[in-house]
Amino acid sequence: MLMIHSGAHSIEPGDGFPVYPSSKAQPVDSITDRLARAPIRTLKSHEQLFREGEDKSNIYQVIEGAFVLYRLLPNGRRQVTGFAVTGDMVGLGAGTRHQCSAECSGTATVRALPAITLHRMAREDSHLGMRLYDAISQELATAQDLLMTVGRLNASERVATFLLGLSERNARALRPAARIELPMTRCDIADFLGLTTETVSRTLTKFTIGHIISRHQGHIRILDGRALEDVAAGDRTV
Amino acid sequence: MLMIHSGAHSIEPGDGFPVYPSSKAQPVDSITDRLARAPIRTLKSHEQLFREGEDKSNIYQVIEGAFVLYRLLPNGRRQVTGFAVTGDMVGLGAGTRHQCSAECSGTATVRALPAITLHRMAREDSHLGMRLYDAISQELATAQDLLMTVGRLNASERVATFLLGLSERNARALRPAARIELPMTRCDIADFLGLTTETVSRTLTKFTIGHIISRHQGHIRILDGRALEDVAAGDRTV
DNA sequence: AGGCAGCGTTGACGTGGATCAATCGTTGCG
DNA sequence: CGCAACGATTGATCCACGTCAACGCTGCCT
Repeated sequence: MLMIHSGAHSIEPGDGFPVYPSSKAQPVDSITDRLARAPIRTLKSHEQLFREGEDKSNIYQVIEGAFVLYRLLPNGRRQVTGFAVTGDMVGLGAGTRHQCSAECSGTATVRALPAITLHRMAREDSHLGMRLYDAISQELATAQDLLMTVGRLNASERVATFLLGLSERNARALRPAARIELPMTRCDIADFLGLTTETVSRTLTKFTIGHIISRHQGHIRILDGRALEDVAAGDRTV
Repeated sequence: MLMIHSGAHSIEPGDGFPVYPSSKAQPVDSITDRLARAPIRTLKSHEQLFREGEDKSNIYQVIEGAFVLYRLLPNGRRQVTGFAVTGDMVGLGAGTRHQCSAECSGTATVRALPAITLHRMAREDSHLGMRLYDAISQELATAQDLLMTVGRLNASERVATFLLGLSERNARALRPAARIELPMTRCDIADFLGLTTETVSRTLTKFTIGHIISRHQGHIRILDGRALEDVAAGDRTV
Protein backbone atom coordinates (compact mmCIF):
# COMPACT_ATOMS: atom_id res chain seq x y z
CA MET A 1 0.00 0.00 0.00
CA LEU A 2 1.41 3.30 -1.06
CA MET A 3 0.71 6.11 1.36
CA ILE A 4 0.17 9.30 -0.53
CA HIS A 5 1.02 11.98 1.96
CA SER A 6 4.68 11.77 2.72
CA GLY A 7 5.69 14.92 4.52
CA ALA A 8 2.29 15.32 5.98
CA HIS A 9 1.11 14.04 9.33
CA SER A 10 -0.96 14.82 12.29
CA ILE A 11 1.01 15.09 15.47
CA GLU A 12 -2.05 15.05 17.65
CA PRO A 13 -2.80 11.78 19.38
CA GLY A 14 -5.74 9.57 18.69
CA ASP A 15 -6.14 9.60 14.95
CA GLY A 16 -4.85 6.25 14.00
CA PHE A 17 -1.09 6.38 13.89
CA PRO A 18 1.08 4.80 16.56
CA VAL A 19 1.39 6.90 19.69
CA TYR A 20 3.47 6.08 22.68
CA PRO A 21 1.63 5.42 25.92
CA SER A 22 1.11 8.98 27.08
CA SER A 23 0.76 10.36 30.55
CA LYS A 24 -2.82 10.87 31.59
CA ALA A 25 -2.17 14.49 32.39
CA GLN A 26 -1.46 16.38 29.20
CA PRO A 27 0.72 19.44 29.62
CA VAL A 28 -1.45 22.54 29.83
CA ASP A 29 0.19 24.17 26.86
CA SER A 30 -0.32 21.16 24.63
CA ILE A 31 0.38 21.12 20.94
CA THR A 32 -3.34 21.04 20.24
CA ASP A 33 -3.99 24.20 22.22
CA ARG A 34 -0.98 25.87 20.70
CA LEU A 35 -2.12 25.02 17.19
CA ALA A 36 -5.62 26.27 17.91
CA ARG A 37 -4.14 29.64 18.83
CA ALA A 38 -1.77 29.71 15.85
CA PRO A 39 -2.19 32.42 13.23
CA ILE A 40 -3.94 31.41 10.03
CA ARG A 41 -2.45 32.07 6.64
CA THR A 42 -4.39 32.01 3.40
CA LEU A 43 -2.75 31.12 0.10
CA LYS A 44 -3.85 31.74 -3.44
CA SER A 45 -3.86 29.02 -6.06
CA HIS A 46 -0.34 27.84 -6.94
CA GLU A 47 1.20 29.97 -4.20
CA GLN A 48 4.17 28.43 -2.44
CA LEU A 49 3.99 27.87 1.31
CA PHE A 50 7.76 27.46 1.44
CA ARG A 51 10.63 26.50 -0.83
CA GLU A 52 13.27 23.82 -0.63
CA GLY A 53 16.36 25.25 1.06
CA GLU A 54 14.57 28.12 2.80
CA ASP A 55 15.06 28.64 6.51
CA LYS A 56 12.39 26.70 8.34
CA SER A 57 10.63 29.44 10.26
CA ASN A 58 7.32 27.65 10.65
CA ILE A 59 5.68 24.25 10.71
CA TYR A 60 2.19 24.21 9.19
CA GLN A 61 -1.05 22.39 9.59
CA VAL A 62 -3.32 22.31 6.57
CA ILE A 63 -6.79 23.65 7.45
CA GLU A 64 -8.21 23.52 3.97
CA GLY A 65 -6.97 22.83 0.48
CA ALA A 66 -4.32 20.53 -0.92
CA PHE A 67 -0.57 20.88 -1.23
CA VAL A 68 1.99 19.28 -3.49
CA LEU A 69 5.37 18.64 -1.86
CA TYR A 70 8.31 18.38 -4.24
CA ARG A 71 12.00 18.75 -4.87
CA LEU A 72 13.54 20.24 -7.99
CA LEU A 73 16.70 19.39 -9.89
CA PRO A 74 18.76 22.29 -11.30
CA ASN A 75 17.61 21.40 -14.81
CA GLY A 76 13.97 21.59 -13.84
CA ARG A 77 13.14 17.93 -13.39
CA ARG A 78 10.81 17.49 -10.46
CA GLN A 79 10.12 14.73 -7.96
CA VAL A 80 6.89 15.04 -6.01
CA THR A 81 7.47 13.53 -2.57
CA GLY A 82 3.90 13.67 -1.35
CA PHE A 83 0.53 15.36 -1.16
CA ALA A 84 -0.88 17.07 1.93
CA VAL A 85 -4.55 17.65 2.66
CA THR A 86 -6.70 18.90 5.51
CA GLY A 87 -5.30 17.96 8.90
CA ASP A 88 -1.83 17.06 7.66
CA MET A 89 1.27 18.67 9.12
CA VAL A 90 3.88 19.89 6.67
CA GLY A 91 7.42 20.98 7.34
CA LEU A 92 8.20 18.52 10.13
CA GLY A 93 11.78 17.38 10.46
CA ALA A 94 14.77 18.47 12.48
CA GLY A 95 16.79 20.37 9.90
CA THR A 96 16.96 24.16 9.94
CA ARG A 97 15.99 24.34 6.28
CA HIS A 98 13.03 22.97 4.37
CA GLN A 99 13.84 19.76 2.52
CA CYS A 100 11.19 20.32 -0.12
CA SER A 101 8.92 22.96 -1.55
CA ALA A 102 5.21 23.08 -0.83
CA GLU A 103 2.74 24.55 -3.29
CA CYS A 104 -1.03 24.56 -3.03
CA SER A 105 -3.22 23.26 -5.84
CA GLY A 106 -6.19 25.56 -5.31
CA THR A 107 -6.63 28.16 -2.62
CA ALA A 108 -5.68 26.93 0.82
CA THR A 109 -5.46 27.92 4.45
CA VAL A 110 -2.93 26.76 7.02
CA ARG A 111 -2.06 27.32 10.64
CA ALA A 112 1.53 28.36 11.24
CA LEU A 113 3.47 27.21 14.28
CA PRO A 114 6.97 28.65 14.72
CA ALA A 115 9.50 25.82 14.37
CA ILE A 116 11.37 27.14 17.37
CA THR A 117 8.23 26.94 19.49
CA LEU A 118 7.56 23.37 18.47
CA HIS A 119 11.10 22.35 19.27
CA ARG A 120 11.06 24.16 22.60
CA MET A 121 7.84 22.37 23.46
CA ALA A 122 9.34 19.05 22.40
CA ARG A 123 12.36 19.62 24.62
CA GLU A 124 10.09 20.37 27.55
CA ASP A 125 7.62 17.59 26.90
CA SER A 126 9.21 14.31 25.94
CA HIS A 127 5.80 12.88 25.02
CA LEU A 128 5.43 15.49 22.35
CA GLY A 129 8.97 14.68 21.28
CA MET A 130 8.00 11.06 20.89
CA ARG A 131 4.96 12.03 18.86
CA LEU A 132 7.20 13.98 16.53
CA TYR A 133 9.44 10.95 16.35
CA ASP A 134 6.43 8.79 15.49
CA ALA A 135 5.27 11.21 12.83
CA ILE A 136 8.63 11.51 11.14
CA SER A 137 9.16 7.74 11.33
CA GLN A 138 5.89 7.31 9.52
CA GLU A 139 7.03 9.78 6.88
CA LEU A 140 10.20 7.79 6.43
CA ALA A 141 8.25 4.57 5.94
CA THR A 142 6.04 6.35 3.42
CA ALA A 143 9.05 7.70 1.54
CA GLN A 144 10.52 4.20 1.35
CA ASP A 145 7.25 2.82 0.05
CA LEU A 146 7.37 5.39 -2.70
CA LEU A 147 11.02 4.62 -3.36
CA MET A 148 10.11 0.97 -3.87
CA THR A 149 7.24 1.97 -6.15
CA VAL A 150 9.38 4.24 -8.29
CA GLY A 151 12.47 2.05 -8.29
CA ARG A 152 11.00 -1.36 -8.94
CA LEU A 153 7.49 -1.17 -10.42
CA ASN A 154 6.51 -0.64 -14.05
CA ALA A 155 4.10 2.07 -15.16
CA SER A 156 0.88 0.07 -14.74
CA GLU A 157 1.94 -1.20 -11.34
CA ARG A 158 2.82 2.33 -10.22
CA VAL A 159 -0.47 3.87 -11.31
CA ALA A 160 -2.48 0.99 -9.84
CA THR A 161 -0.57 1.30 -6.57
CA PHE A 162 -1.24 5.02 -6.56
CA LEU A 163 -4.99 4.56 -7.06
CA LEU A 164 -5.13 1.91 -4.33
CA GLY A 165 -3.34 4.31 -2.01
CA LEU A 166 -5.95 6.99 -2.60
CA SER A 167 -8.69 4.40 -2.18
CA GLU A 168 -7.19 3.29 1.12
CA ARG A 169 -6.98 6.88 2.28
CA ASN A 170 -10.69 7.24 1.52
CA ALA A 171 -11.49 4.08 3.43
CA ARG A 172 -9.59 5.31 6.47
CA ALA A 173 -11.53 8.56 6.32
CA LEU A 174 -14.76 6.51 6.18
CA ARG A 175 -15.47 7.71 2.68
CA PRO A 176 -16.43 5.38 -0.19
CA ALA A 177 -13.25 3.57 -1.24
CA ALA A 178 -14.29 3.06 -4.86
CA ARG A 179 -14.86 6.71 -5.70
CA ILE A 180 -11.55 8.47 -6.13
CA GLU A 181 -11.17 12.21 -6.45
CA LEU A 182 -8.01 13.22 -8.23
CA PRO A 183 -7.43 16.76 -6.99
CA MET A 184 -3.90 16.81 -8.40
CA THR A 185 -2.96 17.26 -12.05
CA ARG A 186 -1.61 14.48 -14.27
CA CYS A 187 1.71 16.26 -14.08
CA ASP A 188 1.73 16.02 -10.29
CA ILE A 189 0.89 12.33 -10.47
CA ALA A 190 3.59 11.74 -13.08
CA ASP A 191 6.22 13.58 -11.05
CA PHE A 192 5.15 11.59 -8.00
CA LEU A 193 5.45 8.23 -9.75
CA GLY A 194 8.54 8.99 -11.82
CA LEU A 195 6.61 8.84 -15.12
CA THR A 196 5.41 11.31 -17.76
CA THR A 197 1.91 12.76 -18.03
CA GLU A 198 1.41 10.88 -21.29
CA THR A 199 2.20 7.56 -19.67
CA VAL A 200 -0.12 8.25 -16.74
CA SER A 201 -2.88 9.21 -19.15
CA ARG A 202 -2.37 6.16 -21.35
CA THR A 203 -2.29 3.87 -18.33
CA LEU A 204 -5.58 5.23 -17.03
CA THR A 205 -7.03 4.72 -20.50
CA LYS A 206 -5.85 1.09 -20.48
CA PHE A 207 -7.47 0.57 -17.07
CA THR A 208 -10.68 2.07 -18.43
CA ILE A 209 -10.67 -0.15 -21.52
CA GLY A 210 -10.05 -3.17 -19.27
CA HIS A 211 -13.10 -2.20 -17.17
CA ILE A 212 -10.94 -1.85 -14.07
CA ILE A 213 -11.90 1.78 -13.57
CA SER A 214 -14.35 4.20 -15.10
CA ARG A 215 -13.70 7.88 -15.59
CA HIS A 216 -16.13 10.63 -14.71
CA GLN A 217 -16.26 14.37 -14.34
CA GLY A 218 -13.85 15.23 -11.54
CA HIS A 219 -13.34 11.71 -10.24
CA ILE A 220 -12.76 8.12 -11.23
CA ARG A 221 -14.39 4.97 -9.94
CA ILE A 222 -12.78 1.64 -9.19
CA LEU A 223 -14.90 -1.01 -10.87
CA ASP A 224 -12.73 -4.02 -10.11
CA GLY A 225 -10.61 -3.58 -7.01
CA ARG A 226 -9.29 -7.11 -7.12
CA ALA A 227 -8.03 -6.60 -10.66
CA LEU A 228 -6.41 -3.34 -9.62
CA GLU A 229 -4.62 -5.12 -6.79
CA ASP A 230 -3.46 -7.80 -9.19
CA VAL A 231 -2.11 -5.18 -11.56
CA ALA A 232 -0.34 -3.42 -8.68
CA ALA A 233 1.22 -6.71 -7.62
CA GLY A 234 2.35 -7.49 -11.16
CA ASP A 235 0.08 -10.54 -11.34
CA ARG A 236 -2.00 -9.20 -14.19
CA THR A 237 -1.13 -7.32 -17.35
CA VAL A 238 -3.56 -4.75 -18.72
CA MET B 1 24.75 14.72 -3.22
CA LEU B 2 23.35 11.28 -2.57
CA MET B 3 23.91 10.03 0.93
CA ILE B 4 24.51 6.34 0.91
CA HIS B 5 23.49 5.20 4.32
CA SER B 6 19.80 5.72 4.71
CA GLY B 7 18.65 3.85 7.76
CA ALA B 8 21.96 4.27 9.42
CA HIS B 9 22.97 7.02 11.79
CA SER B 10 24.89 7.82 14.86
CA ILE B 11 22.74 9.10 17.65
CA GLU B 12 25.64 10.23 19.72
CA PRO B 13 26.34 13.95 19.73
CA GLY B 14 29.32 15.65 18.22
CA ASP B 15 29.95 13.82 15.00
CA GLY B 16 28.77 16.26 12.49
CA PHE B 17 25.03 16.04 12.25
CA PRO B 18 22.72 18.69 13.65
CA VAL B 19 22.20 18.36 17.36
CA TYR B 20 19.95 20.50 19.46
CA PRO B 21 21.62 22.66 22.09
CA SER B 22 22.04 20.11 24.83
CA SER B 23 22.16 20.53 28.54
CA LYS B 24 25.68 20.69 29.89
CA ALA B 25 24.96 17.90 32.32
CA GLN B 26 24.40 14.68 30.41
CA PRO B 27 22.22 12.14 32.15
CA VAL B 28 24.34 9.56 33.95
CA ASP B 29 22.84 6.66 32.06
CA SER B 30 23.50 8.26 28.68
CA ILE B 31 23.01 6.49 25.42
CA THR B 32 26.75 6.27 24.95
CA ASP B 33 27.26 4.47 28.26
CA ARG B 34 24.30 2.25 27.58
CA LEU B 35 25.64 1.28 24.17
CA ALA B 36 29.09 0.59 25.59
CA ARG B 37 27.50 -1.91 27.96
CA ALA B 38 25.31 -3.46 25.28
CA PRO B 39 25.82 -7.09 24.33
CA ILE B 40 27.73 -7.75 21.13
CA ARG B 41 26.41 -10.00 18.42
CA THR B 42 28.53 -11.50 15.65
CA LEU B 43 27.06 -12.37 12.27
CA LYS B 44 28.34 -14.63 9.53
CA SER B 45 28.52 -13.55 5.93
CA HIS B 46 25.06 -12.97 4.41
CA GLU B 47 23.36 -13.52 7.75
CA GLN B 48 20.31 -11.36 8.40
CA LEU B 49 20.31 -9.05 11.40
CA PHE B 50 16.54 -8.68 11.11
CA ARG B 51 13.81 -8.96 8.52
CA GLU B 52 11.20 -6.57 7.25
CA GLY B 53 7.99 -7.01 9.27
CA GLU B 54 9.66 -8.65 12.27
CA ASP B 55 8.97 -7.32 15.73
CA LYS B 56 11.57 -4.71 16.51
CA SER B 57 13.19 -6.13 19.61
CA ASN B 58 16.51 -4.34 19.25
CA ILE B 59 18.19 -1.31 17.73
CA TYR B 60 21.75 -1.99 16.57
CA GLN B 61 24.98 -0.13 16.19
CA VAL B 62 27.42 -1.52 13.63
CA ILE B 63 30.81 -2.21 15.23
CA GLU B 64 32.41 -3.79 12.22
CA GLY B 65 31.37 -4.91 8.77
CA ALA B 66 28.84 -3.60 6.28
CA PHE B 67 25.10 -4.11 6.01
CA VAL B 68 22.68 -3.85 3.13
CA LEU B 69 19.23 -2.54 4.07
CA TYR B 70 16.42 -3.52 1.71
CA ARG B 71 12.77 -4.19 1.14
CA LEU B 72 11.35 -7.03 -0.91
CA LEU B 73 8.31 -7.27 -3.14
CA PRO B 74 6.30 -10.52 -3.04
CA ASN B 75 7.61 -11.45 -6.48
CA GLY B 76 11.21 -11.09 -5.38
CA ARG B 77 12.07 -7.68 -6.71
CA ARG B 78 14.25 -5.82 -4.26
CA GLN B 79 14.84 -2.18 -3.41
CA VAL B 80 17.96 -1.46 -1.39
CA THR B 81 17.24 1.54 0.83
CA GLY B 82 20.75 2.05 2.15
CA PHE B 83 24.06 0.71 3.31
CA ALA B 84 25.29 0.76 6.92
CA VAL B 85 28.92 0.66 8.01
CA THR B 86 30.90 0.98 11.24
CA GLY B 87 29.33 3.44 13.65
CA ASP B 88 25.94 3.58 11.95
CA MET B 89 22.75 2.85 13.85
CA VAL B 90 20.26 0.55 12.17
CA GLY B 91 16.66 -0.12 13.12
CA LEU B 92 15.78 3.38 14.30
CA GLY B 93 12.21 4.49 13.84
CA ALA B 94 9.10 4.48 15.99
CA GLY B 95 7.20 1.53 14.56
CA THR B 96 6.95 -1.75 16.44
CA ARG B 97 8.12 -3.68 13.40
CA HIS B 98 11.19 -3.38 11.21
CA GLN B 99 10.51 -1.48 7.99
CA CYS B 100 13.30 -3.21 6.10
CA SER B 101 15.60 -6.22 6.25
CA ALA B 102 19.27 -5.91 7.15
CA GLU B 103 21.84 -8.37 5.83
CA CYS B 104 25.60 -8.19 6.24
CA SER B 105 27.95 -8.42 3.28
CA GLY B 106 30.86 -10.11 5.01
CA THR B 107 31.12 -11.07 8.66
CA ALA B 108 30.00 -8.32 10.99
CA THR B 109 29.58 -7.43 14.64
CA VAL B 110 26.94 -5.19 16.18
CA ARG B 111 25.88 -3.94 19.58
CA ALA B 112 22.25 -4.58 20.42
CA LEU B 113 20.18 -2.13 22.41
CA PRO B 114 16.63 -3.21 23.30
CA ALA B 115 14.18 -0.94 21.49
CA ILE B 116 12.12 -0.66 24.63
CA THR B 117 15.14 0.59 26.55
CA LEU B 118 15.92 3.22 23.96
CA HIS B 119 12.34 4.45 23.97
CA ARG B 120 12.19 4.50 27.75
CA MET B 121 15.38 6.52 27.80
CA ALA B 122 13.98 8.87 25.18
CA ARG B 123 10.83 9.42 27.24
CA GLU B 124 12.93 10.23 30.28
CA ASP B 125 15.47 12.37 28.48
CA SER B 126 13.97 14.73 25.95
CA HIS B 127 17.42 15.60 24.62
CA LEU B 128 17.93 12.01 23.59
CA GLY B 129 14.46 12.14 22.09
CA MET B 130 15.48 15.14 20.03
CA ARG B 131 18.61 13.36 18.88
CA LEU B 132 16.47 10.47 17.71
CA TYR B 133 14.29 12.99 15.95
CA ASP B 134 17.38 14.50 14.29
CA ALA B 135 18.65 11.11 13.22
CA ILE B 136 15.39 9.97 11.71
CA SER B 137 14.90 13.36 10.02
CA GLN B 138 18.27 12.89 8.39
CA GLU B 139 17.23 9.43 7.25
CA LEU B 140 14.11 10.91 5.72
CA ALA B 141 16.14 13.51 3.83
CA THR B 142 18.44 10.75 2.61
CA ALA B 143 15.53 8.62 1.47
CA GLN B 144 14.11 11.55 -0.46
CA ASP B 145 17.45 12.17 -2.13
CA LEU B 146 17.45 8.58 -3.27
CA LEU B 147 13.84 8.89 -4.40
CA MET B 148 14.84 11.83 -6.60
CA THR B 149 17.81 9.88 -7.94
CA VAL B 150 15.74 6.82 -8.79
CA GLY B 151 12.69 8.70 -10.02
CA ARG B 152 14.25 11.36 -12.17
CA LEU B 153 17.82 10.51 -13.20
CA ASN B 154 18.96 8.29 -16.05
CA ALA B 155 21.39 5.40 -15.58
CA SER B 156 24.62 7.38 -16.02
CA GLU B 157 23.40 10.15 -13.74
CA ARG B 158 22.43 7.61 -11.09
CA VAL B 159 25.75 5.77 -11.11
CA ALA B 160 27.73 9.03 -11.14
CA THR B 161 25.65 10.34 -8.24
CA PHE B 162 26.27 7.11 -6.37
CA LEU B 163 30.04 7.31 -6.84
CA LEU B 164 30.09 10.95 -5.78
CA GLY B 165 28.14 9.98 -2.67
CA LEU B 166 30.75 7.39 -1.74
CA SER B 167 33.50 9.88 -2.47
CA GLU B 168 31.85 12.46 -0.25
CA ARG B 169 31.53 9.90 2.51
CA ASN B 170 35.26 9.24 2.22
CA ALA B 171 36.02 12.95 2.36
CA ARG B 172 33.96 13.35 5.52
CA ALA B 173 35.86 10.47 7.09
CA LEU B 174 39.11 12.21 6.11
CA ARG B 175 39.98 9.45 3.70
CA PRO B 176 41.10 10.09 0.09
CA ALA B 177 38.02 11.12 -1.86
CA ALA B 178 39.24 9.79 -5.20
CA ARG B 179 39.79 6.21 -4.12
CA ILE B 180 36.47 4.43 -3.79
CA GLU B 181 36.06 1.01 -2.25
CA LEU B 182 32.97 -0.78 -3.46
CA PRO B 183 32.29 -3.27 -0.68
CA MET B 184 28.83 -4.03 -2.06
CA THR B 185 28.08 -6.21 -5.09
CA ARG B 186 26.91 -4.89 -8.45
CA CYS B 187 23.56 -6.40 -7.57
CA ASP B 188 23.33 -4.35 -4.39
CA ILE B 189 24.22 -1.19 -6.30
CA ALA B 190 21.68 -2.00 -8.99
CA ASP B 191 18.93 -2.64 -6.46
CA PHE B 192 19.87 0.59 -4.72
CA LEU B 193 19.68 2.67 -7.91
CA GLY B 194 16.69 0.96 -9.48
CA LEU B 195 18.79 -0.52 -12.32
CA THR B 196 20.08 -3.96 -13.34
CA THR B 197 23.56 -5.29 -12.70
CA GLU B 198 24.24 -5.25 -16.44
CA THR B 199 23.42 -1.57 -16.71
CA VAL B 200 25.60 -0.72 -13.70
CA SER B 201 28.46 -2.69 -15.20
CA ARG B 202 28.09 -1.12 -18.64
CA THR B 203 27.90 2.35 -17.13
CA LEU B 204 31.10 1.82 -15.15
CA THR B 205 32.72 0.60 -18.36
CA LYS B 206 31.60 3.76 -20.18
CA PHE B 207 33.06 5.89 -17.38
CA THR B 208 36.31 3.96 -17.66
CA ILE B 209 36.50 4.38 -21.44
CA GLY B 210 35.82 8.10 -20.97
CA HIS B 211 38.74 8.32 -18.53
CA ILE B 212 36.42 9.52 -15.78
CA ILE B 213 37.29 6.61 -13.52
CA SER B 214 39.79 3.76 -13.54
CA ARG B 215 39.09 0.31 -12.18
CA HIS B 216 41.45 -1.63 -9.96
CA GLN B 217 41.47 -4.70 -7.78
CA GLY B 218 38.93 -4.11 -5.04
CA HIS B 219 38.42 -0.42 -5.68
CA ILE B 220 37.95 2.23 -8.34
CA ARG B 221 39.56 5.63 -8.66
CA ILE B 222 37.97 8.88 -9.73
CA LEU B 223 40.22 10.39 -12.40
CA ASP B 224 38.05 13.37 -13.32
CA GLY B 225 35.79 14.48 -10.52
CA ARG B 226 34.52 17.47 -12.41
CA ALA B 227 33.44 15.28 -15.32
CA LEU B 228 31.70 12.94 -12.89
CA GLU B 229 29.80 15.86 -11.39
CA ASP B 230 28.80 17.01 -14.86
CA VAL B 231 27.53 13.54 -15.69
CA ALA B 232 25.59 13.41 -12.41
CA ALA B 233 24.01 16.78 -13.18
CA GLY B 234 23.09 15.71 -16.70
CA ASP B 235 25.40 18.31 -18.23
CA ARG B 236 27.61 15.75 -19.93
CA THR B 237 26.85 12.57 -21.80
CA VAL B 238 29.28 9.68 -21.62
C1' DA C 1 -18.18 36.75 -27.99
C1' DG C 2 -13.48 35.80 -29.01
C1' DG C 3 -8.87 34.56 -27.89
C1' DC C 4 -5.67 32.19 -25.31
C1' DA C 5 -3.38 29.37 -22.01
C1' DG C 6 -3.27 25.14 -19.58
C1' DC C 7 -4.66 20.46 -19.06
C1' DG C 8 -5.72 15.90 -20.82
C1' DT C 9 -5.76 12.57 -24.42
C1' DT C 10 -4.12 10.16 -28.35
C1' DG C 11 -0.91 8.90 -32.15
C1' DA C 12 3.67 8.06 -34.32
C1' DC C 13 8.21 7.19 -33.51
C1' DG C 14 12.76 6.51 -31.36
C1' DT C 15 15.64 4.91 -27.73
C1' DG C 16 17.50 3.75 -23.18
C1' DG C 17 17.71 0.26 -20.45
C1' DA C 18 15.81 -4.55 -19.57
C1' DT C 19 16.28 -9.22 -20.98
C1' DC C 20 18.54 -13.27 -22.48
C1' DA C 21 22.74 -15.37 -23.11
C1' DA C 22 27.71 -16.47 -23.25
C1' DT C 23 32.26 -16.06 -21.24
C1' DC C 24 35.74 -15.41 -17.76
C1' DG C 25 37.70 -14.95 -13.01
C1' DT C 26 37.47 -15.99 -8.41
C1' DT C 27 36.23 -18.46 -4.41
C1' DG C 28 34.86 -22.15 -1.65
C1' DC C 29 34.52 -26.97 -0.94
C1' DG C 30 34.56 -32.04 -1.29
C1' DC D 1 43.07 -30.90 -7.58
C1' DG D 2 38.80 -30.27 -9.83
C1' DC D 3 34.29 -28.86 -9.76
C1' DA D 4 30.42 -25.90 -8.71
C1' DA D 5 28.68 -21.51 -7.61
C1' DC D 6 28.82 -16.85 -8.02
C1' DG D 7 30.00 -12.27 -9.56
C1' DA D 8 31.37 -9.24 -13.29
C1' DT D 9 31.52 -8.14 -17.98
C1' DT D 10 30.06 -7.95 -22.70
C1' DG D 11 27.07 -8.78 -26.75
C1' DA D 12 22.53 -9.18 -29.21
C1' DT D 13 17.91 -8.21 -29.13
C1' DC D 14 13.49 -6.31 -27.66
C1' DC D 15 10.05 -3.38 -25.90
C1' DA D 16 8.20 -0.14 -22.42
C1' DC D 17 8.30 4.21 -21.92
C1' DG D 18 9.87 8.87 -23.29
C1' DT D 19 9.60 12.35 -26.85
C1' DC D 20 7.38 15.09 -30.17
C1' DA D 21 3.29 16.50 -32.09
C1' DA D 22 -1.64 17.33 -32.84
C1' DC D 23 -6.07 18.30 -31.11
C1' DG D 24 -10.12 18.96 -28.00
C1' DC D 25 -11.87 20.86 -23.85
C1' DT D 26 -12.34 24.14 -20.18
C1' DG D 27 -11.90 28.31 -17.88
C1' DC D 28 -10.20 32.87 -17.71
C1' DC D 29 -9.36 37.46 -19.42
C1' DT D 30 -10.64 41.39 -22.07
